[in-house]
Amino acid sequence: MKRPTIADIAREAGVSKGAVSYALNGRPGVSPATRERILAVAGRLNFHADSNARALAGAKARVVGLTLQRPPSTLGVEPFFMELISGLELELSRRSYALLLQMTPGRDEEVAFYRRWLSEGRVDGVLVCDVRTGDSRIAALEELGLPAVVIGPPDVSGSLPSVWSDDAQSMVEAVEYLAALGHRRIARVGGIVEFAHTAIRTAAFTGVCERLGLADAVTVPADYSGDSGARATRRLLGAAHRPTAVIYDNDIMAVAGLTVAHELGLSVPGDLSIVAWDDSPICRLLHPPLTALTRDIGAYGVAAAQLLLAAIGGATATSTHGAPAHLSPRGSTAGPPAPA
Amino acid sequence: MKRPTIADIAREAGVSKGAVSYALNGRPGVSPATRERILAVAGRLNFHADSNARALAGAKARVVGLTLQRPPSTLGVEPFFMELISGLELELSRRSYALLLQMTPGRDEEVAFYRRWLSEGRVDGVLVCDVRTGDSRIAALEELGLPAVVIGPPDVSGSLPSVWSDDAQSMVEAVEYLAALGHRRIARVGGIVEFAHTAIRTAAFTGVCERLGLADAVTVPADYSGDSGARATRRLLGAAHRPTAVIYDNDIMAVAGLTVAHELGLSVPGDLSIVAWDDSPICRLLHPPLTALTRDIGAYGVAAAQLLLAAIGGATATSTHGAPAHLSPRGSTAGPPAPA
DNA sequence: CTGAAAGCGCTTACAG
DNA sequence: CTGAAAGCGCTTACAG
Repeated sequence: MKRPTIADIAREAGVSKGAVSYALNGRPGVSPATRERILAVAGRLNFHADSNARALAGAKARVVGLTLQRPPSTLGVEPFFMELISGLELELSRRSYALLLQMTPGRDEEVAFYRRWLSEGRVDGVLVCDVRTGDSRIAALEELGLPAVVIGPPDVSGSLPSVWSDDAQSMVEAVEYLAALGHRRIARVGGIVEFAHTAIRTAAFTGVCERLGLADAVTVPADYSGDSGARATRRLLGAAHRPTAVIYDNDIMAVAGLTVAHELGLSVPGDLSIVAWDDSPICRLLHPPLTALTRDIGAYGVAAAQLLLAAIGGATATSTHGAPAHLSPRGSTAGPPAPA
Repeated sequence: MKRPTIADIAREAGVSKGAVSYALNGRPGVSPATRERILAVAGRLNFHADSNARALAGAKARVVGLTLQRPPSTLGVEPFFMELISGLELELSRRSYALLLQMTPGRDEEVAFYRRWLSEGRVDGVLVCDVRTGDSRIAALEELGLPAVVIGPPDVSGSLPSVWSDDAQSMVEAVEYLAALGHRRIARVGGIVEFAHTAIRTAAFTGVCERLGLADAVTVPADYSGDSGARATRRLLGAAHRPTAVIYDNDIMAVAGLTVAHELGLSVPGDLSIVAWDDSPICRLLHPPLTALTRDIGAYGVAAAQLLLAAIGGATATSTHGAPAHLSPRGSTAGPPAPA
């Protein structure tokens, strides 16, 4: 059978097409009895309105877009994005929205997709990840007037609503924990320097170490890849006054750090304590299991989808704070080695 | 400025809307000079045709759909899907197609989305993953007449074209390699039993072990999660005649297996050799780095997208064989321990 | 509360 | 090679 249209339903229910549209969209203009009859027919025919016709006639497309930069192969390894997408879809599906996913080589191409999606009428709004300070995408979106939500710190999201949590607070928790264990030389292997949340973490790390009077609180920049994490770790552990604890900005680099420590004959946590930001199943599987900063990334996705749908609906959405990552102490952290 | 339409372009170029459409779509019916003038105007206005109007008027929607079952948290950890999606998008973007991503609780819901997408005119075709023997989605898609490509073994893809490689050959390579090192007791921790490719691997494993006269060639079923891999490994290593080598159906379970071996005081590869199917950055980061069966998953994505676009274009696409996974020997494999 | 009609922005036969 | 027109399947004022 051909795909049924509202005309078919109107005929079967003995009403006009307009009435069918009102009934289907839950609008006033049809009596309860008529509405019920129409919905019954639509249900029996398993009717779904053509989304192209709907969007063309002025309704929403019911699609939101997500662009992701294809980085040097770290994307597939970090669970972050898949967990985020899971959360997004949980909320989007509930509201009958679909997700358009687009990988791009860089930020300029992301903006080009925003423009194109808007011109093509493909999406009602977009989600923005991996925000940098002065990110060109924010201004472009503000100018385009395309509803958008930033998944990142509010201070770089301009007038766009954002979803993020207080990374500074989590960093303080991690450093204070290590200090309480007795560590005095704590280092950090950081994420991509340009990302706004990296700057926040770095500032918090430096600040708390100063407050606690910890010297040598150095941050070595890296790019989330295992190789970069390994390189940074070798550099730290090869120094004269090597740190007794290292905090990594993602789990992949922490895994690499653990391996480098083993290579160098250092025991973890006996000679070196390790903390990973962003917990993942891998952290729990290692030997020793990694102490990690755990957060519910799926919940970010749910919150971001809610904000975006609200913005699409015309509400002035306000930024949301998720629960900050909290420390999950495991076997990779202990007191520092006794002074030789 | 309002979004320009073909009417605007027609006016500026001094032609009819029909001519603009023909020019934009590279169809005959306009002279080269006119075409060039039209394209120049469209380019200057940064024009992109409204995809809803285009689809409604009978052209393609230029969207393909991918449904992924949300499994017990393994999705985020396995790089497989992100790499697959990267490959898909590489080809789709090249052809101006977008990807609609939908996570679902189960296969029945996947079929419901296929039906709905078709009714709504949202997608021109879909991609199918994680195929089981007698998978209900295949028959449903054949009946719906929605163009589709299976990413899985051809023998379970019905009349749909498929993209997969010869897992049996790769399994033989791995077992023969271990046998050549001297191993006589090789076990396997398998993936989800219902998946078609799991059955193929199991049959190949059993077959080659029989051919080589290896006894105790048992496959312990698991579900790709680290926990299940750890449990299966404990069971294998706790047995009277424990294996000297284990092949894991994914990298997460192999990592868990490595940790269990360490827990039990077994050295890898001294006491136990480990092989992981599906290489990932994590495999290279561990200590020892894991010997793995490596394949180019992104290439599967490219091939699948090509097949699907061909099918959407009306061609009778034929299944494609990707390069089989090949063994990357690393530190986790060596000869078996000398008999006590 | 309901019906008839215009219009969204395209594509595509159909005449010239 | 070009123009005028119908039609895709909806939504939404606008009359009754």
